[in-house]
Amino acid sequence: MQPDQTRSTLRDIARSLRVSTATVSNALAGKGRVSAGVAERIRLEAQRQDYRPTLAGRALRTGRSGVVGLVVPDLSNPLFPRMAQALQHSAEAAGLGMLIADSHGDGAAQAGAIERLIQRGADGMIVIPRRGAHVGQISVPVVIIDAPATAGNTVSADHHSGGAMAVQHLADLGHRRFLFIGESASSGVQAERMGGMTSAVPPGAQATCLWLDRDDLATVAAHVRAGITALCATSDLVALRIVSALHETGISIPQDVSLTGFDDLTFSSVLRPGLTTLAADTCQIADHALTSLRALLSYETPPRSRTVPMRLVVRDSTGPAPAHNQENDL
Amino acid sequence: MQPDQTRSTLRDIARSLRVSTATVSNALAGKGRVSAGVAERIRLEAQRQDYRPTLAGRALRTGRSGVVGLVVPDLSNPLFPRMAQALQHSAEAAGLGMLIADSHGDGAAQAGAIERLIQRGADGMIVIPRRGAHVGQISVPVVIIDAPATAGNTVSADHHSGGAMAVQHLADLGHRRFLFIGESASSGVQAERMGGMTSAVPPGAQATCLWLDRDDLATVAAHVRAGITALCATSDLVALRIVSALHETGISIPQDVSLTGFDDLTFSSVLRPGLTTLAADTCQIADHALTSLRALLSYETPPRSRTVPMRLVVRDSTGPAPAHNQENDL
DNA sequence: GCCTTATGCTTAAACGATTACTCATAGTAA
DNA sequence: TTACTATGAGTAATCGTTTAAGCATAAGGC
Repeated sequence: MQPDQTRSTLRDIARSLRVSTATVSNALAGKGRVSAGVAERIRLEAQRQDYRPTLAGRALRTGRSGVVGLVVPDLSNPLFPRMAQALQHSAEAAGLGMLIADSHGDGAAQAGAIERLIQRGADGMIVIPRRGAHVGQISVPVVIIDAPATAGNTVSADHHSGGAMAVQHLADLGHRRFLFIGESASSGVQAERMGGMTSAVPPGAQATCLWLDRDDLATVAAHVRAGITALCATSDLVALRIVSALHETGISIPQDVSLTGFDDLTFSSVLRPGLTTLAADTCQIADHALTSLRALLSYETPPRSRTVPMRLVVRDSTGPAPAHNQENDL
Repeated sequence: MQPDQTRSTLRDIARSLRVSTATVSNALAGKGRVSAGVAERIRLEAQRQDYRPTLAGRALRTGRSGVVGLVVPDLSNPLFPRMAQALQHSAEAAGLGMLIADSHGDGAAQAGAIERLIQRGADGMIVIPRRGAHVGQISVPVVIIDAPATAGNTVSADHHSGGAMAVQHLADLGHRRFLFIGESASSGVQAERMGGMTSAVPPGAQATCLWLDRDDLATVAAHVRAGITALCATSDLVALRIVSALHETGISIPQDVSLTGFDDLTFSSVLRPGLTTLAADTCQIADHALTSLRALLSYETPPRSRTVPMRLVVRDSTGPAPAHNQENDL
């Protein structure tokens, strides 16, 4: 393709066609005043030479790099990569590149990661903040993906109504005694999920909350023996721990107790019984994040903050409430 | 920090100190001939103005962006994010940024992703190739992370000896009848793992291979009933499927049968019993990948291809061979 | 026929950093 | 004293792109 080592530039095209580089630039950008004929010849020649603009030159002149930064708290958490993937896709569709950094460590690391990305020329930034870490003042447009309650949040899954959907699903199956299990209340996301669950408990039904950073996982089995028929975990990982723990007690899912998770992690469909869970529509979230960011980048009115509904994925870990408990309803 | 909106440039520093931009550039880069006194004053002024070089300008002049591209087959596969994270860390330590792209889809998508990253100015590239997809001719230095057998491979985990370690561990526990279970033989990585397992089967012991894309998962239980006491899966996800399948049959781990996985995915430690597995040292692999890439970028002699040993993580899914089978040894 | 406007293209100046040269001065050697 | 070298700067070109401004020529209005 390229007989000479160096890539073709605007000048190469201009020289071949005996026009000025300005005209070539205008023709390819569709701006300025260029006759249709010349424009067409320029496009052809550009294609023939396999011309691709040097982003550095453009960036220097325009002050925009066409690259956005993505800061994720921890790539090793199985939830974020999916988000990263969706965001990368959306960015690509918008013609933007994506520089990545993980804010491994504390809030200071997050600030450092943001700083580095800006210095590398990121035009804007997408941040999934660390638990409890604030995103400080940033000199470029920023979009935040987090729980809706977070200050500055731009888009997030509707964790609250997700929790409600889980409970509703179980209530529809006849369950009336719930146990909600979270990992840590300090996570805004988990707190919202738990709140959503609580809000959907039908009148007359009972519900208890458990946080694993305070309470013991072993008490779950005791609760089940005491009549609880529905377990809602704030994440699939927590659900998996419950599955494993219940295993040793002889309590079986979903015959004795139903279980729901959150996030639809990879293993959740592989597990037996398949885990009923709530999946975030990562594509939609990513799309909205990028739409917002692009609006900010072009000084349009920033779109309003938004929550994207979650989707209930019903598998085998939820089933009808055991008969001897259903009679409680009557 | 910045009273005026625009960031400080070499010219700003030069004007403040009444020197030329060349001197400022030289002083900050430690090149050229600048007296110690002036250099120090320049450094101070740069710090005072919070000067950070505009990468676009530098990139345009030097032809290097200081950014490397990372192409991963699928971010949603739980193994790659850890690799990506480690690579990002190593890149950062080397002062390099990381542009990411996933080659979601087929080999053509992979080529497209590489192409886009190059166009965005990546100086070099790290590629974790798709199954069976070749990395074609690339116009920038490239480092490949894959199975050692892959052409052009630069660094990889030692999948072969990892498989051998799994079998050795089980042999030490007295096991003599093995079943190796993989997902698809078309994966070079899985094939190597399986090969390593086979190579380590002790004399007099038996081993059978199973590929889930051909054989039925349900036959595993039958094998166990027929006297197999050790199961080796080529990945934790396969192992999880086995755990789930055995569950329903009443066969218990590790009392009746031992099981090993590969990759040490997040859930593997959460599972009960905790999964004995082989973990890749992602940090070491990442380090070597970046060292190689940097050598290539500076036209040094490219370091030789290398494999990094895997680490056996012993948890509860492996135990002594059941007594009634051990007597087979005698 | 003259003034105005539109069209199609060129000129040239940025953007910010790097770097090959140039050049004056001072120091040293003969 | 003369010649030569080392030192410490400055000058200016360059990377590739964009874009404001300029300048012909042609077209249209009166």
